[in-house]
Amino acid sequence: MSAKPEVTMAQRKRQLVSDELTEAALQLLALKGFDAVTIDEIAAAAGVSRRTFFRYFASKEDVVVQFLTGMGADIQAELAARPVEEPPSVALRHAVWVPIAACADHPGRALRVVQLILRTPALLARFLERQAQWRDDLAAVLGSRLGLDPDTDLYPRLAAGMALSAFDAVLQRWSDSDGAEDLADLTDRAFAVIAPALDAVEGRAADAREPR
Amino acid sequence: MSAKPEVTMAQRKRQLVSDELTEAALQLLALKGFDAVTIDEIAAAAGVSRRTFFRYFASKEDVVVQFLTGMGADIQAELAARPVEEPPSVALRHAVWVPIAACADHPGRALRVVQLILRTPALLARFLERQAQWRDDLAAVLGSRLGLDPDTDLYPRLAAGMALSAFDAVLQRWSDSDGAEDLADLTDRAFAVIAPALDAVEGRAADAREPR
DNA sequence: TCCCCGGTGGCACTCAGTGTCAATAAGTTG
DNA sequence: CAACTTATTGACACTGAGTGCCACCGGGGA
Repeated sequence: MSAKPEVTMAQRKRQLVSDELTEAALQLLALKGFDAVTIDEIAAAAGVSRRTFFRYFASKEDVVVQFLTGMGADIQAELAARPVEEPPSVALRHAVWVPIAACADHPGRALRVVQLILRTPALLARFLERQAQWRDDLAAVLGSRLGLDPDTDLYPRLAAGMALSAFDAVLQRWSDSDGAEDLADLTDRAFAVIAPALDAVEGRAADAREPR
Repeated sequence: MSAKPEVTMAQRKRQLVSDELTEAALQLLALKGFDAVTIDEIAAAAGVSRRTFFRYFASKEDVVVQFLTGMGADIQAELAARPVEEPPSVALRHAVWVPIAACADHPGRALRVVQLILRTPALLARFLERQAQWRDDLAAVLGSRLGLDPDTDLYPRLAAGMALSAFDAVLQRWSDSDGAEDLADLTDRAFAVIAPALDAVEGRAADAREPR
């Protein structure tokens, strides 16, 4: 009514079309499999033209990638928000828990999407590429938390990599068990395994830093 | 002359065409960038038809993927060949060292390929997808070495993931430094970071295994 | 009212990837 | 030597991905 939010009215139709497309795509992909769905089908199901699909997504894979992109920012934000006195293993566990908690909140829908991604080579590849970006971002945050330069010390990148390995292992087990295993329990157990390396501060300075 | 090797004469023409194609592709890709090279160009440079290219490789990406595929088997074989009494951190370091040593042997060529892969999103994605397969294979070998079931214990998969994170970090640093950093030194430092988790046998049984 | 502008659909084009078929070369058997 | 078999290849056709271009529509402001 009053004061225009300045990002108003017309923009939300755009968001609506995007949601429509994402919904239609995820529905069809999970149902028929990645290769069996054409972009014409997705566009038709969302009620737009094929050309319009490409104004929102760069490719069929991109629908899923965009669905995941927000996660990286969330993990990074959570890590940055954790108190600096928290040991890396605890801070990283909380950070990685953010997207996992999102899965735990919508088990049905999330499980279908996770299984689609993990079982479709093209999507798995894109998912892992995304994670490589997350790893770099997390390494930067970790570096500033600990006062280490990610371009000099190997620790930040490796710690981020270990945390994401744990993330992958959890999702893998959850997917393979069709959602039967408990996400919180899996996460705790996975981080228990990697924690000795994440928190081995005494060894870090001597072993991982450039000698001299 | 005598005894036909049974994998004879005609087969090596096939190998020759494959090599020709791989060579032409890597040359063009490194020179012009991934997207700027069409398959017609590659085929023409190798002196065959476009259709023939697809009889050897499933896609442009597949040229690089096949170039990498052997590595996974090599890592796995080396891990299986390490003495069982060797701690996981040492055995995994030797296993991961195999492909890194190959890079160290041909620094010029290897660096060009590594940089091409790490800097081309589509190739990075495929590379990481390959690694996911390596991770599963290494987890299986690790499991049998330690008498752990990879479908019950999280440790084998996580240990393999950590080792491959180290592998990635080493390649990344090597690539970013244009080959200036020493591969052996990087590898040792990376494994020094993750070793505390790989060798924390005492904590493993209590923390990572299914409770009870 | 007229104009400007973001979003859209339609069209045409390049390139990736696949199936099919006919021609060729090489190796085999009589 | 001739007929036959098998593998490899080039040529053609076709579907689908992805992109550039342009004309069209609807709303908001001068």
